Amino acid sequence: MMEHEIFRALADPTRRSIFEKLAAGRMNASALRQGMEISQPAMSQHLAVLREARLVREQKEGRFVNYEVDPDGLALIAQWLAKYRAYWPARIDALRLLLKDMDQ
Amino acid sequence: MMEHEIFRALADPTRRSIFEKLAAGRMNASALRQGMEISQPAMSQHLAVLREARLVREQKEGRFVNYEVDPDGLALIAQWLAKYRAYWPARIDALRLLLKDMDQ
DNA sequence: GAATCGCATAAGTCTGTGCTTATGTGTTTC
DNA sequence: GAAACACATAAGCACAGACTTATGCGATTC
Repeated sequence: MMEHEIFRALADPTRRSIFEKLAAGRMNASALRQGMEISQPAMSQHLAVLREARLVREQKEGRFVNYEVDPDGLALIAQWLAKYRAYWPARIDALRLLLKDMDQ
Repeated sequence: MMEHEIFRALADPTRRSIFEKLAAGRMNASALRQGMEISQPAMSQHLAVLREARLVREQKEGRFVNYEVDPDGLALIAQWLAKYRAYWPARIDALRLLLKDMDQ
């Protein structure tokens, strides 16, 4: 189940930080490490987990590997969340406004 | 961070199953165990984790404890997801339709 | 073509966590 | 009020996973 890799990937705070950093723009693994006190292998392993969860994707450029957010993973979370629409609170208005935003 | 408890709670497949079951309607812990091959203490511990993540909430009734989906947890996931709206794919239409659904 | 660089992989260690059995606590039943 | 019930908590165990150091591998630099 794809669902599983996604939630498992996001369960780790370090991986959430990495994902958040990538959301600000594509970056290679070394750049991601800046100000993060994490070893190079650790970063590589975290990126592998995020990649397998389809939360990020890679683009090889020479000896660099640029990573960026993969919309597929986010879409799968949205799908999962949608299953429980019956329980969404009224103040889901934020999400509603958000989608209106995308229309413009 | 609330975010952490939520993703950690959902990282476990058994807990996701429990949550899914509760989404079908409120139920006490014993009813939840039906057809799940899980010990009573294990269920109790899983429910505690889900409760701390605000994904479910309890309602004590006599010697029974009924559990139900807590919209707060779902709202927090929606909020987290909303942070990455810039990366949502075009085919997020499902979500869009969903919200239209709620309007009726 | 040797050295360096960016990254991945291997192997081992240590902590977190999901399970178990055992027991405790409050509620209902008889 | 004793027994049965629904559930929580405690303690211990076994495995998953996040880290480390060491090494490998392709691309670039000189």
